[in-house]
Amino acid sequence: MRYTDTHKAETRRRVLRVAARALRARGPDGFSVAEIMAEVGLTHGGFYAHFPSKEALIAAAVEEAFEDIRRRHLRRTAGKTTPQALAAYIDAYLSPRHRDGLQSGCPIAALASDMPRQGPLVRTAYDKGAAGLLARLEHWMPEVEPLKRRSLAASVLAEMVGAVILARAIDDADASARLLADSRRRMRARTGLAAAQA
Amino acid sequence: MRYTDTHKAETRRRVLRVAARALRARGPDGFSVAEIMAEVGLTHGGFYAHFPSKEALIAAAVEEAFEDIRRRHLRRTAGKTTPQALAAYIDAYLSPRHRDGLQSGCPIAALASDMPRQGPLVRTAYDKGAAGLLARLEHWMPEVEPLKRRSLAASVLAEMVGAVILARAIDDADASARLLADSRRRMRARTGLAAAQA
DNA sequence: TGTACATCAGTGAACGCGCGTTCACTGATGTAC
DNA sequence: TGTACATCAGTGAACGCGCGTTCACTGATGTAC
Repeated sequence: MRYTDTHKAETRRRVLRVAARALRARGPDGFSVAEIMAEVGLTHGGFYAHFPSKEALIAAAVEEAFEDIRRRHLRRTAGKTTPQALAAYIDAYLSPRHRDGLQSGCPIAALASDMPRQGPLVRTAYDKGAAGLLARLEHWMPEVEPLKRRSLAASVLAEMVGAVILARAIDDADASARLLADSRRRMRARTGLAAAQA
Repeated sequence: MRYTDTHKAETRRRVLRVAARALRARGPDGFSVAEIMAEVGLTHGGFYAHFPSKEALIAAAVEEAFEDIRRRHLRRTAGKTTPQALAAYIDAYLSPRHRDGLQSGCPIAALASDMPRQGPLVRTAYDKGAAGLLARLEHWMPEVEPLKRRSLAASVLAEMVGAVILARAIDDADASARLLADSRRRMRARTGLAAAQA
């Protein structure tokens, strides 16, 4: 073979990474197969050696996006205690940086209103990713009673997702920043953390 | 003229109403001009006598959707007190009916993650609608201090939007129902209302 | 009162474009003998 | 050691389709004279 053993798998990964960013930034209908391949440095014809369809790419890109933010969070919280990790998560989630960085942000917030319009392949991937994220969040909650723990985690996620989505959707910069700051304060309080610094 | 004086304006309204439903149900890229016109009972060629472009239709349909839910809420709460109206709003927003009825539901929740991808025309319409809704919500809040009042209203909206969007996005029916019920209870508590019945 | 003309919402064919997908081909390298 | 063949990631032209948009036309009715 004129390529390394791992060459094809590496190409697939590069396609996936580019797609996971485009998907979050522009939505499922906002990018074309040809665009993704061009950004990877290939021509569109080669795409079907890696994925059976655009829908399959989207589903895989959803998984990749969830993996991406999981890695990102792990890197940011290595060696920290549970409350510290939770605080870091909340602060990062409700930061202007996250609001403005759609392409590398949480896929739940980026794709939420696209989901009712997607096929089963994509929905399943999203569901799995969301369930995983929720399970992690649950582990960080101060509640001890399991049912309440789960409910608190779901509620915290709902409010953070809503705040980021609204902050992204509205044009008024002041209102957007206030929404995030208020939400950050409230989330810290509800999860038993000290008030946010700054 | 072979048509009534108001005929053209009426046709425009019918197009708008159909579009406002399709937009919420399937998103800006999820419907075509021809589909809308066919549903109204006309051919696609006539569309441009009413709107200069599909984008203009989308922007107008966003306005129409906000008007739609405002009328709906007014109808539901005629003659009620402020706390009763607020309770009705919260209960309706976080109901399975609203979760499942995208096409006639709140455009904020239906279109939130589409907004970062839209042009200025559509974004402006969304912004205006959201600001109006927020102002109404603010009036119903128990807080007296204006700044806190505004912040509470924004936070309540964020959490409700997040809860509905998540409830729509996930496939697990139990988790979805629980999310809505928990959220309803919390929203009532945060806005100084008695616990929800049932 | 009757005839010619103007009006205008709506029709339907056509255009150009972008997109997802297919497919015959390329060309570099490994393998068989 | 050299030659013929197999492999396979990637190329690029082509196809079919749906969509937004344009435009010459229709046909019913009102208006001018």
